[in-house]
This record gives sequence, structure tokens and C-alpha cells, in this order.
Amino acid sequence: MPSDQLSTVFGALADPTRRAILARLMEGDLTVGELRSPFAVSQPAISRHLKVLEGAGLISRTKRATARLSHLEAAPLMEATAWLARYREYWDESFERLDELLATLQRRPGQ
Amino acid sequence: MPSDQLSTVFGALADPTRRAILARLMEGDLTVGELRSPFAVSQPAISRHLKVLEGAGLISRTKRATARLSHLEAAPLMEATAWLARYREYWDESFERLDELLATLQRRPGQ
DNA sequence: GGCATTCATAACCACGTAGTTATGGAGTGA
DNA sequence: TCACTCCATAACTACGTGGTTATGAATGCC
Repeated sequence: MPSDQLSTVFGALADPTRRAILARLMEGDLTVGELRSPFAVSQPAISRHLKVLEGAGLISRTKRATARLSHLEAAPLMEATAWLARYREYWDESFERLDELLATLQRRPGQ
Repeated sequence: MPSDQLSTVFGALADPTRRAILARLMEGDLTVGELRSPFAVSQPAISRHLKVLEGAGLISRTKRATARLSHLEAAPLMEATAWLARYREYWDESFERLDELLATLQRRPGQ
């Protein structure tokens, strides 16, 4: 049962609807109804997705009249990226070797 | 039910045991038994974690004698990182562009 | 051949998740 | 005040997930 920060963030990102919600929030804050419109799901389903995103720290919410505005909070995505960055050198091993080669040549330009 | 590539990868990363498995595979290929040793879980539990990781394309497996070696395949992590990179400019809110702020204000004209 | 080791799979359980419909509360506006 | 809009929550269903134990297949070794 994953309850740490990274697990919660990755778990929140493991749903395409929630990723689409985050993408739309890049354009600006949106209400629940506005977030719902492009999806073929009920309003309570969106409300629960927003709760998951809020629990992961990926959005913050403010009350404005009868509306509830969702605001993108991308800081947890930075932590997720930081975790993934440890594997950068394994993405393409030939790239890794190339980097090492270039570093070596730079250190010892004569050889 | 998320079945696209990104959802599968993020879902696989949403478990601390699976993230720890990937971390250990950075040192080199390991058998199921070797992967199990640091965790307080049964061998079938590890086998299923490996199946999830394989389904996400994060490891490949080869048979050697009676052992099954797991090998890190970090390419899907690159795709995950590429998705996250779209939010880099939102990590620091001071980078919010003016038109986005205006769009938000326009959407809530009344106070 | 017989045995031990390594691992996968099946069956089961507890719990989480994603969806639904129904309902009600809070704020707006006539 | 009354109606309406926006949204949260509860109750329910279906299915996924992570764990267990039990079992058996495959391989190496004697």
C-alpha cells in the first residue's frame, strides 16, 4: 500500500483523465464544470479525480462564489522528474558511452 | 481502466517496491531470488512485481539455467520524463505568463 | 534416475479505485 | 424568500491490486 509522496504522485499520473486535467490546467484555473466538459464522465467522477490530484499536491483549490477553481501545482512533478533523472544514463547506453568518450577526450586531448 | 503506455509506466512506478527493484537493477542484472532478498515479501509477490515492470517495458527477462535474469530497460522512463518536461515552466510560479493570468481573471469576472 | 533449486502460476483474501445515481448544501440572483 | 446553479458526498457496483500459501514445471547436480 504505497503512501509515500512519490507513489502518490505517480499513482495520480497513472490515469489518462487526470493527466488530461493537468494539461488543461496549464492554460489557467478552471472550475469543476469546465474541467468536466471534454470528458464523458459524470461530475462526481471529476470531483474524485480532483481529490486525488489535490492529495498528490498537484493542484490547489479555492472557493470563488459557487465555483471551485482548480490551480495547477507542478512542484511534485519536479520531484518525480528528479527521481527519473537517475536513470538518464540508462536511456541509451550508446549515448552514455559517447558521453564518456567525449569526457575522456576532453580530459586528455592529446590521446 | 488506463491501458495506454504512459499510464502503465506511471502505474508501475507508483509502488515503492517496484521503484526499489529498478534502482537495484541499475547495478546489473539480478535473479528473482537476489531481487527478493532485501524485501520482506514472498517470492510470488516479487514475481508479480516483475511481471508488472515487464508489462510496462521497464525490464526485460532472460532465462539462464534455472534462473531468470531481469535487465533494466529505461527507455519508457525517457517517455515519462518527456511528458513531465511539459510542466517544467510551471515548477516556479513566477514563470506564469501574463496571458494565462489574464485568462484566469477573465473567467471569473465577479469578485 | 533421483533430488534440490529456482521460479511461475493458481486460488484466495482484503482493500483500493473508477465509475454510476441520488441527494443535499452553499452561494447567486430575481 | 425562492429558485437555480455548482459542487461534494454517500451508497453502490465492478474490477484491479498486492499480499499470502500451495503447487508444479524446468533445470542442474549427484
